[in-house]
Amino acid sequence: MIKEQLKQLVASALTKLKITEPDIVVEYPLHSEFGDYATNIALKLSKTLKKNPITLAEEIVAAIPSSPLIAHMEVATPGFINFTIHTSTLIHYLDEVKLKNTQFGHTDTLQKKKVMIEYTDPNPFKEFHIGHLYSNIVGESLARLYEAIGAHVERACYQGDVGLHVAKSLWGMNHFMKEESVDVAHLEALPLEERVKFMGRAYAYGAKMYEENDDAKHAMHELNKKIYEHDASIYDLYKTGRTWSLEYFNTIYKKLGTTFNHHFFESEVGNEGIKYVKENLKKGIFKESKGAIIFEGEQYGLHTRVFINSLGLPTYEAKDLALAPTKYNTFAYDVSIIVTGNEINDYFKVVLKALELINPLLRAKTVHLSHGMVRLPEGKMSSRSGNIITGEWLIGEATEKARDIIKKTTKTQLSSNGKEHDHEQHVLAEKVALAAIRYALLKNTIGKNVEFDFNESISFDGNSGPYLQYTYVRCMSVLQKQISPETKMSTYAPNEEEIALLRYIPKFQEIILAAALNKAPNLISTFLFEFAALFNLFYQKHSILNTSDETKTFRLKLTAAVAQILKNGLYLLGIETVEKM
RNA sequence: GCCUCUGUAGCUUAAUGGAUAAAGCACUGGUCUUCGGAACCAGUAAUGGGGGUUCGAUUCCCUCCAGAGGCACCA
Repeated sequence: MIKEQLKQLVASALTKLKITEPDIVVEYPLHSEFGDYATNIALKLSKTLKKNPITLAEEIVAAIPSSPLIAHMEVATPGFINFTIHTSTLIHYLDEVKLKNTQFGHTDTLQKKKVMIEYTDPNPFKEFHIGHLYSNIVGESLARLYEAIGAHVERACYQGDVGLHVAKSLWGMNHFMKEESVDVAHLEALPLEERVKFMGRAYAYGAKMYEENDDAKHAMHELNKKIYEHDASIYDLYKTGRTWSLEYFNTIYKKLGTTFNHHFFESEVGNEGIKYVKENLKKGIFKESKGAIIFEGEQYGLHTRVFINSLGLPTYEAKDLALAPTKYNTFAYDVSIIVTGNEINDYFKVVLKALELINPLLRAKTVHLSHGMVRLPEGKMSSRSGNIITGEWLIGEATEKARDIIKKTTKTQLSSNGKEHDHEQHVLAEKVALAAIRYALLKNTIGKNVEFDFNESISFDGNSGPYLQYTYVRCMSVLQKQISPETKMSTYAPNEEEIALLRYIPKFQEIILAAALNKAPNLISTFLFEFAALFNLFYQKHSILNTSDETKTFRLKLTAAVAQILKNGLYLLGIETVEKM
């Protein structure tokens, strides 16, 4: 990596000057007239060394060993050292990218380290809402980023198939079945989608009655206990509803292109959770209070939470606690990342504190990464009030919008016609729609809340997923007319727009590394957008095919490199490229 | 009430303590005898208020204001 090589050059210069500084930062300057890379090392050191930063920078520049990498070095006020990379070095990278090199940009930085990523985590008996979609998109991108830097990643999904929400839903199902005189067989005959809607409605009603009616609330507590105990009076309905939900979720995962290595269920870790908590009750980590077993977080600046309730049932806390060793036993991870919404940040701090006291080693391997909540303009999204956006609704709306645009685009020619054509168009529209949705969520910093408005948020032009797909299509369209030659470039003097593109190529690898280590997919989005914009500018100003042979060779190679980097980069965001759109 | 997070152009957002705060949308004006116009170029416009630390603060600290989330027997 150029960045690393520059760091080493600076390091050797410092050694020569007898300066020790372990932390050398090489960054990308804000403006291209400041060169390709820059370091603030002289500014940092000037205070401790009591030297004028400019003088110091000049000394460092003089001490940097000569390298074929660097074309030009410059000291700029207030004391930056700017590096300009040799164009021949940049051109050399063109031969590395090549079309179909899906590995370009990857490194083995993590050397097969085992990383488990838990994400999506929808709850059976409830809807798959936009928050789950967000979690899925973030988690999948993270998984791909870690794979790109050499980790062995396993994907996990943790689903809440027991707990009070299930009792609420089952109570509601019983209520509606009675009221509407339908039985399970009746429901079974309905399409999956209808059955899931029925459960969603049941949950909303159960949750409402739980708040409003004490008898109903009591009945749900009883039902909850029965579910845990596999009581015959409810178990069949429970099993059936659970199966419907899981089937439904599978159709969504398929659409989203996520394949989980592990499915964990709350029902599987409940008993383990109780055991775990009770063992540690004796050690004084937990405390009995009002018939429940609690963890007092106040002594650590947190708050108290119930791990086993007064009915003797494990809460989410106990189950989450037991989940860590359960995961570890199936996959002995080095790092365990859990992706959730940020509304449970404080909750998670408590659980992780308890885990730290019980199993500090596992705690040290665990990272909680929270994404922001998706907020609707009208206010909070809540499955209790029914004021929610489901993942499917969003994908459906976006697909319709994409299809409208495709229909207007005269250039789009699909290979088939008739019914097959409709299908092909739908598949294409869905890919574009998913690109728009994914990009909209991943272009921002993870962790901040997202204000969601369909027309504003799901964009198809400008800084958007479809814009990147479109740029790829443009490249491929050119390359379809004439393939990129294998000949190596030796002497070619690139123009301004070409240099701008060239300098982004070695950056790609560096950005992937930074994005993975910082768990920041938005670095990839920003990089790809800037890169694609540079290509479109180049494309606008210069002809690729109508030029001299040498120039054409270079430009075809450049176009192939751009296409491949866009493809590889979009993959990291979970976005598929298309050949036509 | 207590704890946590967030306040950047009209809107949605970028910016490992660094240089002239970067984009998209919207608006205004422009490009093109299209290698695919979901394109390209230009213009207007911003760090919530007040202190502090620092050579340097959108970034760190304090305070005020505004919004969001959370505060035992939900997940």
